[in-house]
Amino acid sequence: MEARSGAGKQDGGGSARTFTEAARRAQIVGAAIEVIAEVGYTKATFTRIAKQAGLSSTGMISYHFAGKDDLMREVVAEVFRVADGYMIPRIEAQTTASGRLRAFIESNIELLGEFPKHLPAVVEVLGNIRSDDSSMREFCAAMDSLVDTHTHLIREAQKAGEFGEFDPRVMALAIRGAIDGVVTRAAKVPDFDPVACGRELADLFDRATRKDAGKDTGKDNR
Amino acid sequence: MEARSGAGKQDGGGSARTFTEAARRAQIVGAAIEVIAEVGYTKATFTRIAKQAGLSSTGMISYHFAGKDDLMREVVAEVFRVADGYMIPRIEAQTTASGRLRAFIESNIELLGEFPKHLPAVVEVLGNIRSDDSSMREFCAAMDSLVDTHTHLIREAQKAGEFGEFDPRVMALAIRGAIDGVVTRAAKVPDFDPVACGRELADLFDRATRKDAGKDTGKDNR
Amino acid sequence: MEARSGAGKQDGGGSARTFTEAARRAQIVGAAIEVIAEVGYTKATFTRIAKQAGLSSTGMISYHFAGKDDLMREVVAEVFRVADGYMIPRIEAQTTASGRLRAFIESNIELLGEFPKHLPAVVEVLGNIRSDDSSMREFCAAMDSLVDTHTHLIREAQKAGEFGEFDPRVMALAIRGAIDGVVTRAAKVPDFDPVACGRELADLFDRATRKDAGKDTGKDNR
Amino acid sequence: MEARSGAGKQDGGGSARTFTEAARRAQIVGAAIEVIAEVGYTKATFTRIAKQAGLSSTGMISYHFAGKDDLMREVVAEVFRVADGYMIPRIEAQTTASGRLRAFIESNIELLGEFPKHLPAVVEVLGNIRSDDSSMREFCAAMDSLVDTHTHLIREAQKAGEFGEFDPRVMALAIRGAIDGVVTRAAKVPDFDPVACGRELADLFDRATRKDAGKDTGKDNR
DNA sequence: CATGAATGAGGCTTCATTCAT
DNA sequence: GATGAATGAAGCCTCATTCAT
Repeated sequence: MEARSGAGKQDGGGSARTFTEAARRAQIVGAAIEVIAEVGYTKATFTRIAKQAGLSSTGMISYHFAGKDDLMREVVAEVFRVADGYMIPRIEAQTTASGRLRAFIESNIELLGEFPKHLPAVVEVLGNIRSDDSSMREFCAAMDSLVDTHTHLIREAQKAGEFGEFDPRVMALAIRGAIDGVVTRAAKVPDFDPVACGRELADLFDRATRKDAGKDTGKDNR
Repeated sequence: MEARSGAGKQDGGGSARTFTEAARRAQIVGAAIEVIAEVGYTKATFTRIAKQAGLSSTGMISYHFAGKDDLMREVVAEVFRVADGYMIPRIEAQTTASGRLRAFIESNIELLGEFPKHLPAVVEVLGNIRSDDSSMREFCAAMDSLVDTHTHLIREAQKAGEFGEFDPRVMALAIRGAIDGVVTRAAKVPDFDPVACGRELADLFDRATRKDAGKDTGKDNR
Repeated sequence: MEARSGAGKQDGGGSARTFTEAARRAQIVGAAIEVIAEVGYTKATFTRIAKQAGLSSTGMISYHFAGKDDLMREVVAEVFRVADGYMIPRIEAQTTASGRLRAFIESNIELLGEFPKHLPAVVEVLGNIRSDDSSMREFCAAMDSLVDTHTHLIREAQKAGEFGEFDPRVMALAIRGAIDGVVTRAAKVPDFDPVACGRELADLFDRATRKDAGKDTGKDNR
Repeated sequence: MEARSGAGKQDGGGSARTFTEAARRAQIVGAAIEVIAEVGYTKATFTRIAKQAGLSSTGMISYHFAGKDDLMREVVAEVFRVADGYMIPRIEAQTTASGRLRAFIESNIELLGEFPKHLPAVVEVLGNIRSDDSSMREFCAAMDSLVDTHTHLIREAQKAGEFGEFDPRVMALAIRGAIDGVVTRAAKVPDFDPVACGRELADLFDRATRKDAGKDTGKDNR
């Protein structure tokens, strides 16, 4: 889960990025995250984002970003950057597969406490992008490879005897989907507790992946 | 999971819905489902939907539906209608809570075999609708109440001793999210097997909800 | 010099063109010709063209044409169509190369009498297009092949002994350029007489291409 | 064909033009010539010109020129300055009207060898300017007067018995147009030979203006 | 009922120009 | 003098919607 740096500002020469420019870009990306999380991808127009950022016109956004795709790329990259910074240390501190899985889920959900708009925004963006959108292909590939990575890690844990027997791909998809579901739906209730919710979700998948979960897996109720 | 009938055609007189009219509406809704599943909510314009339906103009759609929101409502309602018809008998055939949960998950995923576009379309629509979209208010409320219903059923099963101890709300969200994740991502792989995948997912949540899942829930890695 | 039919209206199905639609397109193309001839290619915006055509918005133009390139293609095609209709019969009525050359030049200039805006418009368009504009490549190629055709005809006339010795390519370019020059500059003077001007220009190139034009071609003044 | 000095930098005080300022202006004008010749008038934006000039921002251009018109005026003036320096000595070295005409045409085309971008650029600019562009009024008048001057010289040569009988205005326009045509089209072929081409074109107009060009001017095909 | 042309709002983008630093 | 960020006016285009036929 590395951060992928975006392109931006049709860079035909070797113009380095100024400090001020970087600040403006960050400001716009931040405004975009807010707006996307609040009104959804479809209605997150440059007009709305500009207003949120306190800019006078949409031209400003086009001035700093090569296009809407570019801005969206930066939005995703920024969220990944933040998420990486928060999650990776917590994950790497674990030595067991189940520990890492729990750290992954919990730290991901906990992010909603510090950055309530980041994950909802990225779920919106990634849910509204098609892999045939040319400029977004890289991101879709990155997302897919992330699921692939999880699938691989799960499979390793199974071989090592840490996890039980189940389809690692479905498990990876379920984890991803469950997190997204919580991010999208639960985050907007008033008394949402990220820590408790993360622990619950981690518990859930801990039970679902555990090795000694009994031998009669659902044979009785079909 | 009942079907909610849509509004459609500003009914100012006493005009009942004719057969032709109903057929046209069904045709348009079907085309909309196809298009939404294929190109996504954002790009599912009236033009594209009309083309898919073999209609010569978008005026036809506006004539039969009060607006885009109305059409989308009908899309969701239609998918629910189909899903209800397929899922409810299978769920009600079960007598245990875990049996019903399994039937719910499996029959839901199996729908992808018979109606590959229906669920992806509804996920797209529901992911792109806000509760503050005026006419969508009561619709989103219905969606939320669905999760509430599941939450309630889970809680009952816990009281009855069928399920273990966990937050029923998080579980409901996780189930919903995991299914959506599988629907969205797995539906586009070529060799997708709905039955096998549904069983895997049902197994997963069976383990996650089971009562005797061991008592040492991940205490070692926190 | 055949007319090339344009594309227009993103035609993904088999939708034939309606009579009304064809009329609107013709109206818009006519307005575009007027505007381009009057204010030049650069300032011939959709807004101006719509106003000239009596349309309420620029959206109307985009509705009937796939884009600005498409409209420009139609403009050129329309002018070619008119020019072909007028010029080809007059050219083909001639049996000698010099007769055809004269008929070509005269009929071309005479067009300014009946359609004063057509040729200036097309000169504007073709002068503001680059061959790397993708969608205009075909037209540039057509223009180039037109000069090539002239070059070829001149060469044949030379072989047949009808024309004197000179570089046919330069001659073709000079004819093209001279006509364009007259079209652009002379057409806007009030007392412009197309017939007389055409005859003068034809005389000029008749002298320039004639076989027995003396043997000491400019050797004395270099 | 005299150079007309441009306006530039709203001069409200008594500030003379410094050396640095002049150098900057020349640098920008040179870059503009390159860009215009390469991408055409329409796409020759300040951004592109600034990049070509190695400038970091377009503000630099606006600072040194009163506006785009002003820059374009300077571009034309600069090309005229160069052209005058090259052509005038060669023209004045001739004593006959036909010699001067030949020298004019040949030296003009030969300029393409030394300054391949200058003439194409000026043709682009002059083709995209209207006399009603406010600040361009007197500039276009100067251009017209140039053709008038040629017309006048031709008429004098006719009175002196050096040239045959023909409409001097049409001849002047044809020469101008033919040169522009060669400049525009021939300049982009790889193996273009300016000297040979100029001689050919001069030969052409030598034959067209000569006195004893035979008396039966195309009487057979009218 | 159906058609398809017309509308008008709104979206993204580009551009010349201005201004604080 | 120079820089580069900001501005605001157009420009082209798409879309849902309306309306005469």
